Amino acid sequence: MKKILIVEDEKDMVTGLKFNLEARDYAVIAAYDGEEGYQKALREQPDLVILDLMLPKRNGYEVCKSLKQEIPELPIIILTAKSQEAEIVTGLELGADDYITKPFSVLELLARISAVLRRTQSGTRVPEVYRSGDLEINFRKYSAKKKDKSLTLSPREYEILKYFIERRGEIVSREDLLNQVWGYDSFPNTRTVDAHIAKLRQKIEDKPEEPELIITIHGTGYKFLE
Amino acid sequence: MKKILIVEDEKDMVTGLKFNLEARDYAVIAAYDGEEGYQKALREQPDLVILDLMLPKRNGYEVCKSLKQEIPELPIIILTAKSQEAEIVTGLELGADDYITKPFSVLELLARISAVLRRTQSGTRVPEVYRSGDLEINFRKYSAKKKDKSLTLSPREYEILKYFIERRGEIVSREDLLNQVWGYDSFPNTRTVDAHIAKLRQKIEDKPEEPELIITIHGTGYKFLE
DNA sequence: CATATTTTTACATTACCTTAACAACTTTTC
DNA sequence: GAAAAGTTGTTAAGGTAATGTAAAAATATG
Repeated sequence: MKKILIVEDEKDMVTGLKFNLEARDYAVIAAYDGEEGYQKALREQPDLVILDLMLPKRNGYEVCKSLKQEIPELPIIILTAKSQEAEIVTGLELGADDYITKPFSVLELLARISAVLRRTQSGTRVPEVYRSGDLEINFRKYSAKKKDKSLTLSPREYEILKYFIERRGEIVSREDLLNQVWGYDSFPNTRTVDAHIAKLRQKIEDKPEEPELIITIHGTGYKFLE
Repeated sequence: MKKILIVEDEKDMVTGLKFNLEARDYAVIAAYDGEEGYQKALREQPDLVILDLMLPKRNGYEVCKSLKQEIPELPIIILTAKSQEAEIVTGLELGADDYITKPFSVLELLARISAVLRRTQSGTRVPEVYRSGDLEINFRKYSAKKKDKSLTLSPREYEILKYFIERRGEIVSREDLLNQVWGYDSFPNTRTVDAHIAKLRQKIEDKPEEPELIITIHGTGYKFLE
């Protein structure tokens, strides 16, 4: 589970964000001024920091700059009021990964968070062309081959595969897939995932009835091997 | 490793961009006014230039124009303040490959950079005469043949084909086509593209109803094969 | 003004996604 | 170990959005 640190002095904002993020299965910790934020980022090792620019004690710029010096790979999303847009540039100059202006939609923030996490986290970036055994998938050209025969995959199938390959070897729940591939704003039921997995298996497995690439973890989800 | 030249007079901005780009494994050099930028672009042979429009000594337009004359294939991304959006068109007319308005997210800029680099790197030049199977297109004489029978293509059809052939094997979205073939300053709707594709297919495909040259990628765009 | 070309529109068609239904399989319970 | 409960595999049907297509409207060309 990913840990997110919110550095923000408006308590209501923290409460709201915390509620939403925890609902999406993030572990959330908060700090209410710049100094506390800086300390907590170092001590608690969050996976991502959401940082307001206007803060007591040490302002957001300073915190951002210091943090990037201490932990360059720690992703930071800057939160700022609309009127301060000019200041964003400065924030980005200091090494922030993305920004979002208040008022913002929770969905948008969630999208940015997962985009930033995907980029920076899981070291296994998906290569442009993924090859394994007799399977070859080109995510840029949207083309795929199995034993030199070309496959026709739908956009969603490419996205599912991409997500699996990002997390190869790890267990991926149906909810993960729905959230990350489908997005937080659409709510199909989890059986939809199964239906897609079935189709995918028929396309990429040697024997779909005994899958070797997409393995079922009963009661939990799926796992992509290789 | 790709070399990027930043031409920008705000030192903080340069520092921030440099920090972020170097973190992503680009080699970064900087110039702080138009004249210096122009000189460095010629001397240092970067793979891409990020160019602010507001510059001392020589403004961005001038630099862009001159550079495109000297090194037409050098990709340029224009950086501009939001209020100057009208000026973007001018920039694009002068040969810039893309633009981004301040304030921007680093992720967005990175995405543009790699998109532009990919476009220009893989720049498989379009030959004067393109032949494939029983299709032959002469882009200089504006003539075309299919199985030795001559075809009548309209100017726009030639341009679309040229663009497809430049990017054969790659996915081309309707927006790409509108931007690159029609230009950034005209705004027909995306269905116009479909209409042209339909006509093209009827002219160049053996069986227009089962196209083998211009393939549809559902939800994404088209792909030209061979 | 006549013609060719481009764009839009409207309707037909297709691909894809989702769901539902039932079969097969796992795990739990007794 | 058998039955029950829960999960997953699988397929087909229906809905929806994207695309194909032809013809009309608009625009450009000479």
